[in-house]
Amino acid sequence: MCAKIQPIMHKIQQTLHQVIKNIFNVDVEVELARPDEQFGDYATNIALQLAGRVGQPPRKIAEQLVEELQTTLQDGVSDISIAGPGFINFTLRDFLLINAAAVASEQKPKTYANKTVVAEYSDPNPFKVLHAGHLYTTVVGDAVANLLQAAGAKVHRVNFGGDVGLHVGKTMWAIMQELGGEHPQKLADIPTDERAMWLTKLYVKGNNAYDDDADAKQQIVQLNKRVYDLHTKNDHESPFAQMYWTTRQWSYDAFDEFYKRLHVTFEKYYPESQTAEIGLQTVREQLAKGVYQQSDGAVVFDGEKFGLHTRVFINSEGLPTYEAKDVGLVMLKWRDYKFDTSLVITANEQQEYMTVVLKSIEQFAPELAERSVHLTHGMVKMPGAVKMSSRKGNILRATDILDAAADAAQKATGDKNDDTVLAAVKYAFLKQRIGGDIIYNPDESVSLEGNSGPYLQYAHARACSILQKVVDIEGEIAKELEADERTLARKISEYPEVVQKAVADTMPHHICVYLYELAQTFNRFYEHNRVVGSDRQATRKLLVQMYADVLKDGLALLNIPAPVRL
RNA sequence: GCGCCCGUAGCUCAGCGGAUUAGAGUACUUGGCUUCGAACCAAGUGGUCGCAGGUUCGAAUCCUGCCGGGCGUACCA
Repeated sequence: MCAKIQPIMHKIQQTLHQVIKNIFNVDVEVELARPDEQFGDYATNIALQLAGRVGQPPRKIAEQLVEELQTTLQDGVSDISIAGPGFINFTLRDFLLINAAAVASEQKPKTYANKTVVAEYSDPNPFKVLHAGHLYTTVVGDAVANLLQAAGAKVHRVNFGGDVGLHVGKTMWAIMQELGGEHPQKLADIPTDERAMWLTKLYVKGNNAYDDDADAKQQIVQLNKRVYDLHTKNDHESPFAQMYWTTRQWSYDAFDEFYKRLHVTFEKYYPESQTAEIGLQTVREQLAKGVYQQSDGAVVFDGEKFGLHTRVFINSEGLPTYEAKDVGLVMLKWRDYKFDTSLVITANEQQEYMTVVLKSIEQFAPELAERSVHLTHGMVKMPGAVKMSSRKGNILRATDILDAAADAAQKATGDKNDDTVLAAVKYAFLKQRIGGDIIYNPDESVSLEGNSGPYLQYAHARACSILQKVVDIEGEIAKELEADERTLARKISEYPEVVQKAVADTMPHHICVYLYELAQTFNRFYEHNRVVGSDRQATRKLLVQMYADVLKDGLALLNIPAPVRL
């Protein structure tokens, strides 16, 4: 797999493999690592691994291997050394390093070649507020989708959300309270820029009423049913329907604006109202076949048989829950795309929920369950690990985060630059490994300095500025690199391996970690080495060009803009 | 109770089987712009890698048990 990425890397692996086979008659896969620069460009601990199997001290094994390797690899490798307990270190010849760096931004893993992937992420619910969690999951999902696409997949980005369900019943109840009944014409009085907030407040009101007021709860349950009925009867005319469709559209308008601001786009939006029908139908069919069971008037899947927990798919009102709608969603995705992989990205609060849903699907459509992957990330917490709650009023809205970043950028740079804001916010979320909860401090996390998105943009703009100033491109590319030049070239050449790893792990943070190190390497180079007018101008210009290409390419994977000028 | 995830410098995080000093950023102290953009660079202060066992030539990294935190655990999404 690595053959196409790094010919020299592959050659070292192949040669080692063969030599080990010849000397010790052992068939092993040789892994190469990127060691500290002081040790070389590639390293392997294969001798240590072999020690037990071969019954010889690791250093002695390493010596035998190296003796065989010297001649075979001498064209591309200038030095092979043994260090410590038996590590074998390889130092590449400079021209090879330059060649590898020159193609770094074009070498992508082919992991997903010819694969169709449906990537579902973001998943906001109409009638509810877009909060920090949505921002996080959207940014992460977008980056993961970009990674798979870079690895050759045909990626279909889709979105899913609840335009029907209890939260809608709650909101509709509160809207009717607010408007004094079914008066859709009164909605026109709500100013455009206040609509999203208006709905959010009413959702909270409805939610509280549901919990505290038994009568209200009854009414909300009935309204929930009425909303489903609107869809089955395709009612757009009744006053209630008009209120629903109008306010639903308000939410979608707010989503569109949000995504536009983030520069993310979706190919398709699956509203739950669409997946409900097929989900309901599928669950009922499988109920007859025994996959699902009747229990207390509801239809459930008995996950306990599989060491999981039991969940309700159709409630005792006969309405599909989120579970049934998710079943429907999988069916619709399959109908629409015939995917090789259906990737769903959500917060880890849905981990076990999804496991149960997929286990139930496995009972009647095993090939779909098998192709489904659920990638989860942590929750967004506020400083002090405080959990956000719309009821407690300590919610961090997605727009608040973007606005806070815009203010910070304005203060720091003196002007308003949307690219800087996007870089600050996206990078702040993407730089952490996916998995654990992340603490988001709206004031400090939108840093423009240090390990931040704007740092990368600045490092890119600086490089571009140099490239514009180099007018004389005459001169030969040096065969030997100076130490600082070599360090930069070496770092650039690592890029394909980093992308490979990020794709394999579906973890965009590997890209962030690398890009920051790369930019840091460049900034150090920049500090001590002049490009314009230098007697090594041609070589250095090439290095700066390769560096800028890789940085830009990496930022593109994260969907962070890389402007030439800031 | 059970299941999943997580405990690494004051704070926010990389590192997830290897290299005699565990890395960044931030914060704090200090030095560097008549020279390609100082959103930068350099130096210093700061850590019993939650605790205890085990596996290994070697453990922050793998296994087990505790402790602490988050999430989930039938009619929400």
